[in-house]
Amino acid sequence: MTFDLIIQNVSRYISLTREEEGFFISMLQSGHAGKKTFLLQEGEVCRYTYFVMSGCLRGYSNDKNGVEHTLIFAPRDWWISDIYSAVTQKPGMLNIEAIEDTELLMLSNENRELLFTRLPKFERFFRILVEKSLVNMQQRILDNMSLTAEERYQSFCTRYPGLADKLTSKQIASYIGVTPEFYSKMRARLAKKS
Amino acid sequence: MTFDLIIQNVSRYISLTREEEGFFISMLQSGHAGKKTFLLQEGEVCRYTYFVMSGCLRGYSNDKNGVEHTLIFAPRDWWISDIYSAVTQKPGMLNIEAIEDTELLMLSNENRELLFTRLPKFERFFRILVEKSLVNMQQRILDNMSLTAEERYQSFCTRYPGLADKLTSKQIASYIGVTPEFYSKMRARLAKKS
DNA sequence: GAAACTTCATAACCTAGATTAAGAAATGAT
DNA sequence: ATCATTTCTTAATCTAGGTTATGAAGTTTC
Repeated sequence: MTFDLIIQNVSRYISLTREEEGFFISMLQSGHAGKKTFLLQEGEVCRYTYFVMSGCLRGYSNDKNGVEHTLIFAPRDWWISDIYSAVTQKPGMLNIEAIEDTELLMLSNENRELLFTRLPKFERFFRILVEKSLVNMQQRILDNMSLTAEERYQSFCTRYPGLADKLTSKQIASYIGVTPEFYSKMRARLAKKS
Repeated sequence: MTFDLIIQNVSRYISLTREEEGFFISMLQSGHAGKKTFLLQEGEVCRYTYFVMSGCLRGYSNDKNGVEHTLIFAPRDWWISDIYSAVTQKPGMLNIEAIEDTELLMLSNENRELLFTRLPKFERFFRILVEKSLVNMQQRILDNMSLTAEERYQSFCTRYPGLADKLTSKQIASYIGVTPEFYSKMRARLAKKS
């Protein structure tokens, strides 16, 4: 088990001494999620922040009609959690599912707080991480309000290069915000064009 | 000029000694924005984080067809900035406009960094602030994908109680993501119902 | 390897909301 | 006060995307 990937990830925004790296790593647990298994389900309290070492996760929620809406994909080198639930410690609405066999590192809520106390620079790290995420979500709101389904698909392909191949049509449709039927129609149209 | 409001606001997530309060306050500038004036315009680099003492601001951006889309309203006791621009120091797409005469406190990017260095607990404060904001934006993405325009209007009324009265139809429409014409039709329908 | 399920594609029809247009009401400038 | 500009309403028409339905093609399960 090597921690290079996560150390590199963290080092993008803060710098760590050897000791600090060691302490940070001691706060992590490693985990595995087989394809189609869940790390978190609707109604549960989110106890971990997950970091993806390999594979890919998907965070989505079901609306009142049972339709899935994907909020985020987390391929290698991404962080994911149900922030609402993690922050409030209340049951959330998010499902986090493995799209393929996934290796992870897990930071429990308690260890996250410990980390903040011992190494306050991690407050900075997570602040910056959340800021980036917020910028993405704001852009997505604007995209949803101003782009066509076809343009949102392009936008998805740019944000997650190569991911489209690993996903089912339904999953992609649930991210760009259309029905699978319409997505299928759209693909046929796109194929004809080129 | 009293700083009670902002101190109370900050104290929701971190606690400050008298000295720390003093230092924090010394980092702030006060400002004013007359109705319909801009604190920030598309293409500019965002140099401040704003805190609203009274009045109300609106953050929106124009899409490629010149249509306005409102990302956020900031009434009394709210924070607002163009995070994308503030973080990257690149020109942003956000316009921040005063909906009515507005009194503000302004924290410059430089002073924000100073504050982080001198009082690292402010990293925590802004982390939590941004987390809350992220939770809201995620909910809004789900709302946009699963609710009807009418339901999004209800949702807006709940999130910003009493604000509807201060806004033009166009501004509300640009938040819930419909044209002013459709919003007008919708209101007529709602009025008939009750 | 057949039964059972889920996914995908295609097509006919439907609807929420967009577009266009045009008059009425409000707001602002002189 | 008056003219100009923007905002709001209503209505007719249009369209992106939804719904329903059906069959074909993969997957899972035993």
